[in-house]
Amino acid sequence: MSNSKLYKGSLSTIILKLLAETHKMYGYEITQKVKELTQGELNITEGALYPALHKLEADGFLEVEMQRVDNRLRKYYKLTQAGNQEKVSRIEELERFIETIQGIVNPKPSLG
Amino acid sequence: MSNSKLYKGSLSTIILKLLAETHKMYGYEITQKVKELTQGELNITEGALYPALHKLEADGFLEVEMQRVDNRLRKYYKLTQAGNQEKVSRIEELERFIETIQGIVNPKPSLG
DNA sequence: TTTTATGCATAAGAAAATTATGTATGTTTG
DNA sequence: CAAACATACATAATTTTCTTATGCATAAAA
Repeated sequence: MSNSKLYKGSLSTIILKLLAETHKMYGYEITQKVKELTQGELNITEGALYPALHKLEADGFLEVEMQRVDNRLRKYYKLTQAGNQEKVSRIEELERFIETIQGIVNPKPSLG
Repeated sequence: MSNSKLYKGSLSTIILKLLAETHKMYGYEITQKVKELTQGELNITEGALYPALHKLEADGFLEVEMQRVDNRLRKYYKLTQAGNQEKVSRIEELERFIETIQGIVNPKPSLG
């Protein structure tokens, strides 16, 4: 990734989310999409991306379809049914995390 | 910590933030404060907390003051001037991270 | 008297990145 | 035309940052 250490742990959630929207993506496409969505803030490195994809596949959350385009090989990934479930709970977890963090960084003053 | 892997990287930012508010805290107090602020969502483990405090101190962001209370030793930490600067930039980074993540999870549809 | 709470600390191991490297094809640019 | 850059995959070594386990010590509660 880039910049900060904060991204640790959120990569596979991001992958699941993107695949839920776009149905079918290949690795390189994911890196470009993330770069675009974050205006260059988040750059997924290959060393992070590919192992993450392989793990999600091994866990049964993604399935693969090879395709040759312009004499270049692409590995398209899409969500399995289990992957879609996982996406839901990961997104919930991520949103709960953000609320939790904001409860620390931006605490509501108690009424007492 | 607890639950998710998402907390990775945010611990020292949390420590700096709490010390900026409370001026002076000891380790155990920090764990309790975080538990309270997050309604039990985030439980900092000692194995994460103490090394993090030591690193912040080694980096010159915290200074220590020992105190014996009820025959128990406490190590009070407070921000140095550098620590206060660091806190500002870490909080900014954390908020930028949250915005970035939300740009992925909750993308604004393009006008095109 | 055993457990729980307070209070510190460190070592072993796991998880998830970064950095570096490798392979291969295609396009752009000097 | 050669070098650099982009596309597309992959893995190994290393680093960072946790969790889990353990250790020491005092005090209160069960």
